[in-house]
Amino acid sequence: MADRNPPARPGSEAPSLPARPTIYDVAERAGVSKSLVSLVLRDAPHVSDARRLAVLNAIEELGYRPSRAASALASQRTRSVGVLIDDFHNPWFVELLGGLRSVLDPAGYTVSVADFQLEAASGRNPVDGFIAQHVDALVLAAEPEEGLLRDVSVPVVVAGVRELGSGALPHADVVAGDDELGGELATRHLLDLGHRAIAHISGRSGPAAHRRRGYERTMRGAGLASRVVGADRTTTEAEGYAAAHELFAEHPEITALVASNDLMAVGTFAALRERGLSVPADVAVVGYDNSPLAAYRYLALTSVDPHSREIGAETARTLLSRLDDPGAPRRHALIEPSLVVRESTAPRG
Amino acid sequence: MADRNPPARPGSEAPSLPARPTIYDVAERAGVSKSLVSLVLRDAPHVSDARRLAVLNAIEELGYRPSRAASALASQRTRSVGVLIDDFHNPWFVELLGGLRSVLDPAGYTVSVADFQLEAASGRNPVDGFIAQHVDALVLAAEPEEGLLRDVSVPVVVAGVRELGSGALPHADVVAGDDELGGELATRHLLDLGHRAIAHISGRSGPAAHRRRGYERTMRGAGLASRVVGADRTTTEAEGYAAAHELFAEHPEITALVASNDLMAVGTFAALRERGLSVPADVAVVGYDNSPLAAYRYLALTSVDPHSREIGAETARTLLSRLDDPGAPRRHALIEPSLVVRESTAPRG
DNA sequence: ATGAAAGCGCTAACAA
DNA sequence: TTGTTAGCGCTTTCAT
Repeated sequence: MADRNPPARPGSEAPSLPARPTIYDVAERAGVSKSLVSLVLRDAPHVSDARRLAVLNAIEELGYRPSRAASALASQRTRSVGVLIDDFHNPWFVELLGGLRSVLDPAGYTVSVADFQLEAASGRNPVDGFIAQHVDALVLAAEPEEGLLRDVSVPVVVAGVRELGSGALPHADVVAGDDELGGELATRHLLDLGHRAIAHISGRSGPAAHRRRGYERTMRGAGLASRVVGADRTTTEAEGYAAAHELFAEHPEITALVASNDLMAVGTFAALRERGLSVPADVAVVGYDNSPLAAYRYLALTSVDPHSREIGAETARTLLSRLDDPGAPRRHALIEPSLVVRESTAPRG
Repeated sequence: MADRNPPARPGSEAPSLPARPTIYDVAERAGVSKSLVSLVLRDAPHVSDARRLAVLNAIEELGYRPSRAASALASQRTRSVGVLIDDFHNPWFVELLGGLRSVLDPAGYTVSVADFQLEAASGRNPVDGFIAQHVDALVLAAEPEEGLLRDVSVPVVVAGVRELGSGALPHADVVAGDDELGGELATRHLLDLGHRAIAHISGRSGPAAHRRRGYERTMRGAGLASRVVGADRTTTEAEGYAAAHELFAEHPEITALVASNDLMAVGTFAALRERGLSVPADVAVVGYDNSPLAAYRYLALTSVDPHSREIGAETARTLLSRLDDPGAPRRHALIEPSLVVRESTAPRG
């Protein structure tokens, strides 16, 4: 160790590495061994206060930042978790991420996120990057595609999506919103408002299927006929628009709509306006997600709040205990949603 | 090297490391040295086809993935760039990211993103994570806060924000939209439609200041008086709403509005509706960002498109040449915006 | 064209 | 409680 960091570095054309201090520098400055520094870093219990202080000071003075690469290499764990988001355009992930971090940060874990769409557009398997990065675990906030996680050997928690298509992920834990209950909440709210001719605009995603089920169950419970459209479409604004037009062309008697998400609900607004129907006077509309969209005054959309932040936090807790005990039985948690009433719903005229 | 990967690993309670193959395994299987494997990996020029093929096959058969941690440690570069987003809720970053990756991916760089708000909520300096990660460069898609990048020694490119408050980042390259031109585009469009009483709803961000300037310049050019409100507020939907109310309370003669972004524009929609004014019949409204919001049929907002994807691509190109030549003169690129006309603007009634 | 060998900065036994 | 030591998986001269 005599000639570490020699005055003039061999490859001194290195662009931007002004001799970043290492654990050796800290150790030297603090007058201790580098093991001790390592111990202080992850504050091990049996270090004398004097030494600890010396090390801490040295760290401070040198502006030392541990190298993740080195510690990952040495410890075979990165203390990082990869989060694969379905689509950055859908803002529900922001809340999810907040919840995730509220638990993972204090536990010393770093989270890195990737967008499934973006990743796929680059023509690569989105999880490849994460495994190259040696993440300790994966959170999948997206529909688990067949074979996506074939050779993934770290724990996986699926967040937000309850339906696991054809057992694609037999080993994954799942934390999701109780979408069926959410569908029920939305429908019951309209029922309570006196509506009877309530239709549902659905989509082909897993969550959409559960929401639909909640709607259907509730209608049946009230002795009413279900009317569902769009169960085979994507859950976009455009499809919501198209679905509403179809619905009202055939069934002008409808007075209320449950949409599978806020985006579709906004789509219905446009169709309704074009048909000369006003919200909520002629038609009441409920969305799902309680996204920022729903809160805009111009839309003021009554919406089911899945409590995404809580889903994130619970996902993180699940992850941590899975990491703690890889052999524990698979967990499947459901977070209870609630309804946020705004101005898009009113008693039946 | 005799006993690497012994049959039973010492700490064989390791959760999830089923002997991930290393470069040694590949070398052995291909019957070459690990140096050769390394050469093949970043396809060096002088490797015989036979060997190369053998190595490639071994890699394939073993399912080998290089360890980023190890290569980062050995090479002192991660081939990764950190992107600091202002706020994940603002979807403009998605396009930016797409553009960034379209040039960074082929160049072999990995991008990792963080959200400034989220990061700050955790009470840590958002760039700390990046520097611990050893990113080779930083993209700042946010207002550069004072002192944020104090001890950052890697190249920084500021994306999208043109105004650098009090020289906070004297060394950073900048790639931004030409917001002043955008403001002009919006205003000119309304002028062309015959509007004369055109007001502007602004905010206190850097981009907002430029957009405002474009508006003012254009009004002045037309011999008209400017009317600006909200230059000291945040650029949110709520502020757009409040600003529109104030504006029309005092100046009911206004027939057109230029908003500093789409969010504020949506805010004005609500205020206008409350005042019994309809869009575009009574008041024409132009937004900025051409966000997904603007495209919703129910809003159909005419908006200035900053071409965020192109901003991202140009940012990446700037980054790459900066990495290539750290000493090159600072670059400052402006991307030209365009106007997307929808239904929120119409000729003056 | 290919291989040997010396680290990169850190962790984790083990010794002391 | 603290120091010694042997790697982690890869890159990179330098030989050959």
